Amino acid sequence: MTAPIDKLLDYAIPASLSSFVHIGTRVKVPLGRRMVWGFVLGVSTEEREGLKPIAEVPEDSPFFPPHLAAFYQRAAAYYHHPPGEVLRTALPAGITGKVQRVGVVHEKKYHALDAADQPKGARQQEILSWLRERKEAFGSEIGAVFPSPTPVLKRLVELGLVGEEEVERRRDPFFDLPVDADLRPSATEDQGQALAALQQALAAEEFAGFLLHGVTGSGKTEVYLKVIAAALEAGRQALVLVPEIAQTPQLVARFRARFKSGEHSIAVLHSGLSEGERYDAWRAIARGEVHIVIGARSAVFAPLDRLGVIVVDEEHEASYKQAEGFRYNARDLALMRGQREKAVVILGSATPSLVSYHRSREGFLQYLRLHHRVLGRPLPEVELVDLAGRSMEGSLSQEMLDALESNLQVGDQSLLLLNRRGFSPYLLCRECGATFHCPNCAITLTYYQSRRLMRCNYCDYAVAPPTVCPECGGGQIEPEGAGTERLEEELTASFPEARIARMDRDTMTRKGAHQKLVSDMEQGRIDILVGTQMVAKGLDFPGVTLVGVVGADAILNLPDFRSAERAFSLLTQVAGRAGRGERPGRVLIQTYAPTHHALQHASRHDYDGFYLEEIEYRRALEYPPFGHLVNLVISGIEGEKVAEAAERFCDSLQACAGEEVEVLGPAPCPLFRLRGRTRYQILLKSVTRAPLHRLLSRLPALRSALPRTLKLTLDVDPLDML
DNA sequence: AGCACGCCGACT
DNA sequence: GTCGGCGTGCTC
Repeated sequence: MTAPIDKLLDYAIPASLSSFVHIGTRVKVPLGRRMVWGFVLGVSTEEREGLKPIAEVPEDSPFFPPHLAAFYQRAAAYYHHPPGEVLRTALPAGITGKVQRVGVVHEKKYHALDAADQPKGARQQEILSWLRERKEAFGSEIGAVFPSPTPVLKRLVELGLVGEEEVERRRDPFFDLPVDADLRPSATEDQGQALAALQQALAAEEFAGFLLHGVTGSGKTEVYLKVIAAALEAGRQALVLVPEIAQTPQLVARFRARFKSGEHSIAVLHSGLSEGERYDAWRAIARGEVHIVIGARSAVFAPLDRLGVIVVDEEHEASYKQAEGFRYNARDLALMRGQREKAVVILGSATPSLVSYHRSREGFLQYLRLHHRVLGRPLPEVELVDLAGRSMEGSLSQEMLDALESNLQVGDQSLLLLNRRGFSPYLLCRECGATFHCPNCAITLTYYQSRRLMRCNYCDYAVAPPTVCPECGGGQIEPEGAGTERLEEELTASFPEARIARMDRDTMTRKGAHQKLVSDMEQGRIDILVGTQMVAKGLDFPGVTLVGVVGADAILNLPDFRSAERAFSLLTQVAGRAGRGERPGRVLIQTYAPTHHALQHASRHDYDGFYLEEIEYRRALEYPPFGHLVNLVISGIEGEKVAEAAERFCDSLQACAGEEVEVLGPAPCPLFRLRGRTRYQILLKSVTRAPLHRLLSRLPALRSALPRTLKLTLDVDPLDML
C-alpha cells in the first residue's frame, strides 16, 4: 500500500482479473473503509480464506519488472522504512494519490496505404505524396510541415488512401532541444587502462564495483560514455546517477550528443519534470524502450530490466542522501542494485568519500585512478591566506583584491565561493547586542537586503527588519558578517567596471536562470561569478583562471564529524574550477585556520595525505567507515514532553541493545528547534551492522510506548546529524 | 495515512 | 441527552 504500514498485505485475485495481476502491477484494493492504490510485490496460487479481493487493475500496468520488487523490499528492510512509502518515493508521483493526476496521452499516427489512386485536391496530393515518402508520421509532425492538416488527413482516411491509429505519446521536454556536436577524444593512457578493466568486468556479466578516482578535468565523463557504449553494444542498459540534473546540464548535453542516433533512447529524470513527463518517461523505461536513464537519486529505482552499467557521478555528494521521509542513499542502493543485477557499478569522483575510498583499499571496490588532467593541463596553484590578526574593510583580503584586479586586467574570469546565502547571516543591535531569531527554529534570521527582509533559511519564515531594537529601543541595527549578496555589492564597489554575477539558491529559482548564467559565463559575458557551493559543482568554464574561497572556516566549523571531509572535498572541487582552459589557474583560500589538515592537504591537491590523516580520527572514534550509525530523532511541539519521552525511550533502547550496540544520548539536536518542533537525538553506533538491524527490527514495538503526539524519525547511515 | 472507536467536557 | 475534541488501534 502507499501508506506507512510496516507489513505487506495479502489480497485475493478475482478470476476475472487473474490474467492481469503480476508482480509490478498497480492495483486498487479495499483497505479498511476506503479504496487505495497498491502495487503487487508477490503472487501466489495458494488458496486462502478471508482475503478481500483486488478491486481494479488499471491499463497502464505493469510499472516495474518482477526482479525490482525484491530490490524495493530490500531497500525497505535496510532502511527500516514501510515498503509502501518506499514505493511512493520510487515510483513517479501522481499515480498513487486519491486523484489520478496523470494519464496516458494519445496522438494520431498516420501512414500511407498501398493504393495507387491520386486524390483530386492539391492539398491532399501534397500531403499524401509527402506521407508516401515518409511511410508514417505523427499528426504533430505533419502539422509542423503543412498548416492545419487535420481536415485534409480526415478526407484522405475516408478515401482509403491513408490509415490512422491512436498511439501513446511520450511527453519529452528534451525532444525538441538542439543537440551539441559530439567530440570523441581518443582515450588517454589512464583512461585506456580504466576502460580495459571496466570492459572486462562488463563482459564477465557479474557484479563488479569500481571507484573511479580522477582529478577534476581528467575526463571521467569520457570513460562513462565509452563503457556505456560497450554495454549498449552488448544489448544491456545503463543508469547514470548525478547529484542534481539542473546543475549538470553539460554532462547531460554530452550524453545526448554521443547517443543521439535513433537506435538508443535516453530518458532524463529530474525534479524539473512535470508529473506527466515523469510518468511518460517511467512508462517508456518500463516498456523497455529506453537504453540510458540519467537522473538524480530517485532514478536508482528506475524500472530498467537489463542493466549493464550503473554510474554514480560525484559519488561523494551529500545530495545522494534523501534528507527526509524515506532516508535512502542512492549511491549505496546503486551498489546493492548492481550486486543483484550483476551489473558494473562505477563510483566516480575527484574527491571520493572517505567511506568509498576505504572500501577500495579493503578490496570491495576496484580502484581506478585518472592521474592527469586531459591535454596535460596542470592543477592550479593553491595559496592559503591567513586572516588572523588582520583588519579588513570588507570580506576580501588585499591579496584577493589584487588577484581579482590583475585577472580583470588580462580579461580572465574569476570565481568566488562564499558558502552563505543572503546579505548577512544576522542583524545585530550595536547598542545592546540583540540578534534576531526564527520563532520556529533555533537559528538566527538571515538578512536579505535586496528584498528588505529577514528570512529563516530552514523554514522560510520571513519578517521585515526592525528599525528600532525591540530590546533596548536603540536605532543602530546593522548587518554582521557577509553572504553572497553582500559580497556581490562589495565587488561592485571595488570593481565598478567589472561584470559581476551571483549564483545561489536565491538567484537560480527562475526556470532557465541556471542555463542563462552558464551560457553567459561560457561566452565571457561575466568577469566575476560569486556563489555558494553551487559554483563548485559540475561546471567547466575554460575562461576561469582565478578561484577565491572567501570563508573556508564557515565550512570547517559545522558541528559534525564529517566537516573536515566536506571542507576538503568542497575546496578541492572549487579549486578544480580554475585553469581548465589553456591558461593555468590560481586559487586563494582565506582562512583563520591555515594549519587545519583539510586546508593543508587541499592546498597541495593531496587526497591520499588527507585520507591517511582523517581516517585515524574515524578509527579512534569508531565513526564510519569503522562503525555504522543510526540516528533517531524524537520531536514534538512541547519541549518538556519531548525531553522526558526521549529519556525514557533511550532507556528502553538501552535495555534491548546488548553489548555490541552503543546507545548515545539523548542529546538536544544541533538544530534544537526546527519548524516549531523541539528535537532530541539518540545515536546508535556499532562496529558490525547485524546487531544494529536486530535492534531496529524491535523498533515498531518500542515505538508504541512513545506518546502519539511525538514523532520518531529514523536515519540509517546518516550523512548529517543537524 | 486515514478511518473508527471510545472516552471526556460543553452545549441545546 | 448528544455533539465533537483528540488519544489509540487497525488496516489483508
